[in-house]
Amino acid sequence: MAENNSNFMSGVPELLILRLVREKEMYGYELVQAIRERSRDAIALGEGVIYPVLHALERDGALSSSRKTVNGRSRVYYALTAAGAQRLDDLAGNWSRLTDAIQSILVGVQHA
Amino acid sequence: MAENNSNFMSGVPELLILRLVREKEMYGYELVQAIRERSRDAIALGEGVIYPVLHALERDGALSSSRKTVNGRSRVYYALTAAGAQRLDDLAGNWSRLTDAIQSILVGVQHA
DNA sequence: GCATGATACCTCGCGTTGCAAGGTATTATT
DNA sequence: AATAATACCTTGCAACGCGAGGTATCATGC
Repeated sequence: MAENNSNFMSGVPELLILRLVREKEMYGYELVQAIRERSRDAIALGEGVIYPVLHALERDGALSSSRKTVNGRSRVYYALTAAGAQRLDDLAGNWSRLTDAIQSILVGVQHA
Repeated sequence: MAENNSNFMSGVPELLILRLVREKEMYGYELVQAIRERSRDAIALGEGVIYPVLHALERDGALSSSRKTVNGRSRVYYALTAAGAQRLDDLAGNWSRLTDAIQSILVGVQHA
């Protein structure tokens, strides 16, 4: 009964967060802006998306958090764990397979 | 209050259906299998997804339907309308922009 | 000194959506 | 006669994304 549900298109915010955090520790507010900037405004995930995902990823052991004060600003930095790296690989693989499949339908490739 | 909501990742079943129907008239049961086959089992949308989407697309004027009997089988064939072709172009464009944006984050492209 | 805006965190509640599950009917196969 | 395949359909749930709102701190402008 505790199976992995979720629909076939979900999990992209999770994927993006894990990928960004892989490069360096980041905090929520920073991730919101990083996603917006790196996607040139094509993707604009708000805090209502980011924070809950961060909490879930930490709960699942994919991220670890540490509160730090920088420039008089208190921030919660998240770092990728080994389990998180594994999860990132899985999600990236799924995403790649999914987009390939969709692409092959969109371009009308010859279907054996 | 009757605005267009929906989240940034949705609408892929719609896109796939419109794209397939563009090539030739198709019926629901056929679409279920076509998506499964053309995606080599990467995407398996069931009838619980396909039929409601077909009804919505027809209601919105993107598809037109006609009941036909072929080989003693009664089927509801759907054809793309001009409005549907427009909608397909829009969705395909959005999808392309979205996947490009995600890809640029995943590969860690240099961000100005 | 006070207001405004940026930074930084958080949660509640809603609407869509995808989907499994169930249901009907007809035709083909065994 | 029974089973499987074809073909249509709807109901109800869960999860996800997200807007909206709330708190607090710090910097800036007037």
